Amino acid sequence: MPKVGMQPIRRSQLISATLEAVDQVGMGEASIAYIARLAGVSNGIISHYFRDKNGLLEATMRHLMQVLGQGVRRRRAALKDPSPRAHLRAIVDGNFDASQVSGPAMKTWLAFWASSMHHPALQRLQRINDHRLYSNLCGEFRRALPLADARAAARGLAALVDGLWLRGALSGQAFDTQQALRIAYDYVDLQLAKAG
Amino acid sequence: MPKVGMQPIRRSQLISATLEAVDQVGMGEASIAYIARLAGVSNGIISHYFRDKNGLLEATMRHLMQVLGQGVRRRRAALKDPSPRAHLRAIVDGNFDASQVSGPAMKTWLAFWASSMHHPALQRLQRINDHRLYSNLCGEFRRALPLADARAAARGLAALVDGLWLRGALSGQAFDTQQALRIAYDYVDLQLAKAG
Amino acid sequence: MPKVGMQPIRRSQLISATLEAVDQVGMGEASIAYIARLAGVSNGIISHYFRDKNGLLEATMRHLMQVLGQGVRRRRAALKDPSPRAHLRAIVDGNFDASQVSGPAMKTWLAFWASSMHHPALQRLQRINDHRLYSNLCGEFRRALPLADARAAARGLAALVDGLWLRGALSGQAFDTQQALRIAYDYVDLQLAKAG
Amino acid sequence: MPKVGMQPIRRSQLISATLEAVDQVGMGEASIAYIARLAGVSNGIISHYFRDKNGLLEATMRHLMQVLGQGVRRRRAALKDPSPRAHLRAIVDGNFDASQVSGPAMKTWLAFWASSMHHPALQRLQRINDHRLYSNLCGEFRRALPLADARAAARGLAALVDGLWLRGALSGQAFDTQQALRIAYDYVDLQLAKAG
DNA sequence: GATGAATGAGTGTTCATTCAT
DNA sequence: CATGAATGAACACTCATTCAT
Repeated sequence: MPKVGMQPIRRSQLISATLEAVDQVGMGEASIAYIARLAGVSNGIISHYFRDKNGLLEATMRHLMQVLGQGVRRRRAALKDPSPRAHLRAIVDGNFDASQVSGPAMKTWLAFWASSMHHPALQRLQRINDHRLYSNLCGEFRRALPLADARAAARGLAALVDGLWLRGALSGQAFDTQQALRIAYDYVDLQLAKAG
Repeated sequence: MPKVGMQPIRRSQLISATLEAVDQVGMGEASIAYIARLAGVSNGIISHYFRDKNGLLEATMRHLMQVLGQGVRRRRAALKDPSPRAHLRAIVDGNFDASQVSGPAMKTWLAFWASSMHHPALQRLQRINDHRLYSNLCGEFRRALPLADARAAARGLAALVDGLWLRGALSGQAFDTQQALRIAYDYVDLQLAKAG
Repeated sequence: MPKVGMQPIRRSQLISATLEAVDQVGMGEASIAYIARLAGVSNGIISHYFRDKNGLLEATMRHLMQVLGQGVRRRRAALKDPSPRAHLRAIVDGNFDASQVSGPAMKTWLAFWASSMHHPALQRLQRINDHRLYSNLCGEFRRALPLADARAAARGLAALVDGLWLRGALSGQAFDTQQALRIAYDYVDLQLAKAG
Repeated sequence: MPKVGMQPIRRSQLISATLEAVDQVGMGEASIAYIARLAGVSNGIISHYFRDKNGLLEATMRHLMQVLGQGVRRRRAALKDPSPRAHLRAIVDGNFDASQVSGPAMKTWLAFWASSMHHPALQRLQRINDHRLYSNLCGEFRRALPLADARAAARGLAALVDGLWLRGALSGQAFDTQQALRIAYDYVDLQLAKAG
């Protein structure tokens, strides 16, 4: 049943199917046929909307990044306390948002990271994402610490967040958000304590 | 010309070729034909030594884990200072050993992690590895801290080490080992300082 | 915005795009999408005007034949010298008209010839064309030679013209019209000389 | 039933199947699956022996050229009369050999010619072939005529031979070899008569 | 009159695996 | 021990065609 103006609908429909597919069988086995079947459309439609499979994967990764970015921004905008500590906690919170620590999200991010090692287009996206976390953190630490300390703290906290996330993803158990937050908040406080 | 005792030689030859292949083209494109060509042997021989492709991948991951484990053990055995701090630093050092932060090693680990989400055999290996790092760290922190603190510190340090490693791997630049060590040592000291 | 009387315009627009497409990428790769893009119209419109792809190809071949036929007729009508020799030269000239020895024309004719071996509709057209050249030549030779000689001369000259054209097309260089004309004119004179 | 040393057997088997397929359905429809089915082998084997479809087509065209070249050489070697006229007739004969004027051969040559317009590898082969006919003819004409005349005669005869062959191929009827030979021999004699 | 969304069969190609030699 | 011939399913992608709008 062809219609006009289907583009945004189909695109998000296919991106959702891609996330689902990567969650279910992994990126290597998430074939176009599999994704199309999940989306309930024909194989050919994917080329119609995303040129080729890489186009679809790229769009999917971009979508994940947007969701993450929005989660962080929303939390920071809602802050009443403008202190660096509050902002840093909000950034950390955003990275451990329920949307990011679900099984599917973790599997998909991990798959994209591995893929990005050999796909320049994904690599570019992934570095933008990495850099965004670092510079967000660095900006806040800078308000409390000298530049060198701020940079080291930002690098450390970014690594800690990613590492907690990664180990959670690989653990095979439900992500223990409270535990992760406690460890990350502790790091924030230890670093900020260097200020005075 | 059949020879006797070829098994260990062939096996390590094929594991090396697998690492090389994953480094060059990624796990998705590292076909048996590609690996066999790198190793200079015929396609068929892989089933002979490793049942099938998964067998080869599993053996390769096991090999990586052994190298990592040996690096850590060697460093700890060579310590003159038996303090928890020295041991923790040795463990950290082992994880940032040159063999672990090279391009090929990082690409391969990352690929295995992503794969492990959908391959139980790899997942089992990977969890053993994760747990080993945590329990090594926890054992040392325990000598200086109460149990709860030791556990949190071990979880944090394990995550920090993995996170530093991960962000280094994804950065696309040569791994800055000095920087990573500085951040991790700092974390060790901050945690041990809680001992009073 | 629908218009009336678009049919002839659209048809010739699509035929031109087909010639261009066959010239650029060959008949095998000249997909409907490619042709439609060249013509600046939607895919679907082709079925509207030409039933299907074969209909478009057939119409395109018919168009080429018309151009060729007109070129020959025009030259013969313009003759002041009504001799067989003059007419034969005019027919030859028409077959080496600039419109026929251009890269696109040669590629397209060749493609149609090859296709005609397996498409009855094209085959029919192509035989009409072949026969027209032969009977034009035969009619003129007949004015100077006995029937058997006229037929042989017409067959020879038709073959020579097609052969010169074919070898020119395949040579990969610009068509050397002067050389082709010299060789064909020479054949005309050698045959007419048999008249005594 | 895998065997060793199958390469030459399989290669010629697949080339034969390709000729048969092009004859039956044309080059455009001669898919790998179709060819493989004709040969009674699996699809995959074609990549095994010819890298890809183009490799198979190229090998097939090379085969056709070899058969043609051998036919001509054989006839010339068997000549008792060493005159240019005899050699020229032998070359002509070779080009109208039964192997060249059969339906399959004509369809295949025509398909290759059309394809060569857009496939450099085939184009190269085709030009070698064209040039070989011309230079064979030119070499013989040169023994009886001044250079300029010899060149023109060779160009004319090559075109005439190709043209007779082409029109025969497109006629849809069995090739009339006697008629073609008569016309070509006539041309040979008319050109040689210019010698004085 | 014209669009472009949608299909589904078909393409060339790759691949892990098997097995006779 | 080791080869490489062979398979057949799976892959991403293309395409002519249909049809609601």
